[in-house]
Amino acid sequence: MKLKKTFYTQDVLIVAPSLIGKLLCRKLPNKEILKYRIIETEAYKGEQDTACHAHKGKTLRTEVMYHNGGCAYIYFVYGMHYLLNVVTGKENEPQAVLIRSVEGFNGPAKLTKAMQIDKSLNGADLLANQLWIEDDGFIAKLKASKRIGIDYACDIYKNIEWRWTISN
DNA sequence: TCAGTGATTAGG
DNA sequence: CTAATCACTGAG
Repeated sequence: MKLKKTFYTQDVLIVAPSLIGKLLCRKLPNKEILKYRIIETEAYKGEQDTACHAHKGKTLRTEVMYHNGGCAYIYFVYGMHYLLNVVTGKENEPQAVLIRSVEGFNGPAKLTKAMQIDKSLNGADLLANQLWIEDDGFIAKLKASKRIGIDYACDIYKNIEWRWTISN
């Protein structure tokens, strides 16, 4: 069953681990539907989190993170890769879950490429029919660890264990 | 280890 | 306008 609005408006530290084992679903422009199980996520929480894009305040790029939970935050990095995030929490609480990998594709940029996710889906409603997440009852065993690729953050946020992987 | 690649951002 | 930076990947 498709995840509802009330799921996404919870705090990112609840949503990020809960997304492990869920199905990321995408309807392609040619109507084909793809579903992949999420196996790795990371939480980015608020302006105080120095690893979070929103830590310098609201800009054109981070504006979507300030929305009410339940939409997609997609951005372009390193001149070639799109990354997919799920916006969580309430309005004006900049939070998002980075979907780092799904079953079959290890790496956040590989899954966006495989699922044809790009900037046109930035801000997309996850309750609509282009991009959404389903719960099929799968129970995942979780493992927490440090987030990847955020050396620029301060020690506290660099070392905090806000990355979750599956350990079934 | 390191280059590729271009949007985004702060600063003049 | 300029220049630095970057939540990555793949090749060596």
